[in-house]
Amino acid sequence: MARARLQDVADRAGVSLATASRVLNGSARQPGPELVSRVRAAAAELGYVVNAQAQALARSRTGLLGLVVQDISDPYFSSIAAGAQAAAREHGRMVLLASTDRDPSAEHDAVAAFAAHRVDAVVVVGTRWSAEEDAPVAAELAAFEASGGRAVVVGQPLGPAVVVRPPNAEGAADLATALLAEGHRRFVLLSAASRVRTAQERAGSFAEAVTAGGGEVVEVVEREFSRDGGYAAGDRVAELARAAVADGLDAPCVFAVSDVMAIGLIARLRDIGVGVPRDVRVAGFDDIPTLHDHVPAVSTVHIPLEEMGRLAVAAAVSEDGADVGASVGHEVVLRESTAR
Amino acid sequence: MARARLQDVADRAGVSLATASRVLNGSARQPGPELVSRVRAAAAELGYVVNAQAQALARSRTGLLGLVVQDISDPYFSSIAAGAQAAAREHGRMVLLASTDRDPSAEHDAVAAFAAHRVDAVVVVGTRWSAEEDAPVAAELAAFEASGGRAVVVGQPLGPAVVVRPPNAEGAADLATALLAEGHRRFVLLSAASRVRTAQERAGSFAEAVTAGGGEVVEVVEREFSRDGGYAAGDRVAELARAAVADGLDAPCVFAVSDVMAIGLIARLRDIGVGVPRDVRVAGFDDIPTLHDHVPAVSTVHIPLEEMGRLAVAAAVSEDGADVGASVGHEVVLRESTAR
DNA sequence: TCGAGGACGGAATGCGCTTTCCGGTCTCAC
DNA sequence: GTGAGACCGGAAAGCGCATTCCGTCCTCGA
Repeated sequence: MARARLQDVADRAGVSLATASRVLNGSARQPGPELVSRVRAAAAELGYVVNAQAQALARSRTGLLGLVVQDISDPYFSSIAAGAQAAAREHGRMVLLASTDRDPSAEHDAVAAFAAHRVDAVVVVGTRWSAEEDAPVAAELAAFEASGGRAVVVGQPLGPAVVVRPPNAEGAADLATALLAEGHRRFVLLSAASRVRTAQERAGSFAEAVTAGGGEVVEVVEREFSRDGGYAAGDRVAELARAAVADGLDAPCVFAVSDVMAIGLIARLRDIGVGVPRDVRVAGFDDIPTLHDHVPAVSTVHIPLEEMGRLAVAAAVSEDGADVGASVGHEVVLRESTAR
Repeated sequence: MARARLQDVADRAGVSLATASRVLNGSARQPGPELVSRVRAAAAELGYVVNAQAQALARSRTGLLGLVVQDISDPYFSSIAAGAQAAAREHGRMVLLASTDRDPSAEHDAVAAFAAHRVDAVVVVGTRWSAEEDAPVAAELAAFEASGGRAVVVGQPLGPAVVVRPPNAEGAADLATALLAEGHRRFVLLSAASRVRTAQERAGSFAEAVTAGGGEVVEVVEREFSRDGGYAAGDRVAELARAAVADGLDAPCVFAVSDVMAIGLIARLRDIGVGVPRDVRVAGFDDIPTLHDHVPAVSTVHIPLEEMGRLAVAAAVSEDGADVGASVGHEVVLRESTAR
C-alpha cells in the first residue's frame, strides 16, 4: 500500500495536477473555492502526505537545516541544540543532526553529508581547532556557500560562516575581575591544548585580566577539554594546594575553562580528600544546567546557551543574513566554590 | 555558481549519464576501469556532490532516520540520542531530529513531518501517555508503516512500532529488593501523574516489591516528571521526615521515579536544611551521566541509555526488524544517598 | 455592443538522479 | 567456424512535485 501521490488526489478530485498542487502546497495562486474544497476533501480521504523530497527537487529548496555539534550528550551542546531545534521548529524547518565526537575531520564529513542533502543552511557548533584542522571544513563551507547555502558557526570564525560568538574573552575577564575583587590573588588555569580555541580564548583573557588586576597565575595545567580532563588534573591541583599550605600561602583559585572540567576536577579532589573551597577554590565557565544542583555550588560565567542556538538558527534562516544580533550577553555568577 | 550535476560529470568524462551514475553512486554494476577513472576524475575536477534529494526520489529511499525525543537538553534523552546518532552514522544514515517539549501532540506533528520527508524509519523515544493522548501518533505510525516505513519506540508499546523496552519494572523491583535488604522499611514514592506511563511502571513495580518484601509505602507524592517536579516535592517530603522523627520512626526512603526528579528533590531538601541521607534517604532511576558527580552520590538503577539508542536504530535499519535483542540489562547501584 | 484585460484550469516541462531495457561486442565451448 | 551467453555502454522512462505557459471564459469599461 503505497502512499497516495498528488496525481491520485487530483484524479479523485477531478482536477489537474497543477490545481491540486496549488491548493495543497501554499502557492500564491489559489484556485476557486469549489475546487479548493474538492481537492482538500480528496486529499483527506486518501490520507495524502506531500513528498518533501519531490517538493525539494522541484523547488530546489529543502527546508532542511544541518546542525553539527561535537557531542550531543554534553549539556553544553544539548542546550544549544535545544534552542536551535526550537527555533527551527518555529521557522518551519527540520533539523538534520550530526554529532562528531569532537573529531575535526568528522565535522568535515558531516558538512559534506549535509551538502549532499542540500540543506538550506548549516550550523556548526563548538570550539574551532588549529588552522590546519579547520581547513577542510572551512573549504567545504565555502563551497557550500558558493552554491547558495548559508553557513553559521557558534564559536570562532570558520571560513565564510556567519559567527555567533560566545563571550569567551569578556566573560573570562569579568570573572577574573570579580575573583580579584573577592580577594583572590593566586590563580591556577585549568585549560586544554592550545589547538582548542575556546579554551585558549578563555584562559588567555583570564590570565591577562588577572595580571592587569595585580593577581598572579602560578601555573597552567593543560588537560583534555572534558570532564575526564578535569578529573585528570585533580592530582596536580592537589599538589599545588599542599604546596601553598606549606608555604603559608592562600589556597589557590583554579579557573577551569569549562564547567564540565571544573566538575571533573572537583570530583577528583573530593576523591582524594581535598576540600573545595576549603583547600582549593574552583570556578568554571558556561553555567550548564547541570551546575544548578552541584555541590559545592560552582562559580562560573553564565552564557545563554539556548539563546545562542536560537540566534544561530535565526541567522541561518534570515534572508539577508548578517543582521542578526550575533552577540550574546554573559553574567559572572559567584557561588560557594570560590568562597574564601 | 550552481552545483555540478551528474550530467555535467558525464559530459566532461565523455560518458553517458547512466555510466556516471553507476560509477559514483554504488551501483552493483561497475563499468570498465578506464571509464571508472575518467568519471572519478571528472567528478573530482567539478567538485561534484550528489544530490541526495534527487537520489531519494529516484530510489524511493531517503537514508533518513527520524528521531523524536521529548527534550534534547535532558540528559536522559541526549544520552539516548547520542547512541542513536552514533549508530545511525555507522549504518550510513542521517538523523532528522525533533524535540517535542514533552507534548504528546507535538509528537504527532513530528512523525507527520518525518513522514512527509519520507524517512525510512522513525524512532520515538520517551514515556507513553494515556491511550487517548497516544492515539494520534499511533495512527500516524500505523499509516507510516503501512506505506513501507519502520517504526521503533523506546519506552512502552505504541501502535505497530517495534519496542525497545527500558527495564522499568525489573529495575524498580530489584531496587526495592536491594533497599529492603539494606534494612529500609518505610518508603515514599515520588512519582508523576498516572498518564506518564514510565513513572507508573516504575512506581507500581517498586511498590509491589516493597509490599511483597515486608516494607511499607507510606505515601505517594505525584509531581511533574522533571527536575522541577522533584524540587516541588521537597517540602512534602520534609514534612514526612519530620513526622517520622516525631514518631520515633526510621527516616523515610524516597524512591524518585527518575534521577532528575531525585536531583531536584535533593536540591530542595538541601535548601531547607534537610539532610540526605541523614534525615531522608533518596534513590532515583536511570543513572544519567550527571549523577556521577552528584553530592551526595545517588542510589539508582543503571540503564544503558546509549545502548538503548543504538538498539533502537539497529531495529530501525534492520531488514527483517524484530530480531534485534530489544531488551536491555540494568543494574542496581546503591550509593551514599540511601546509606542508613 | 465590442474589445481589452484579468482570472482561472490544465498541459507540459523540468528538478537530478536511478534503473530497466536494448543493441552491440567479446569470449568460449563445441 | 559458429552460436550461445556474458558483459558493457547508452537511451529513455520514470520518481513526485512546482511552475511556466497557454487557451478559454468572464468581466467591465467605453
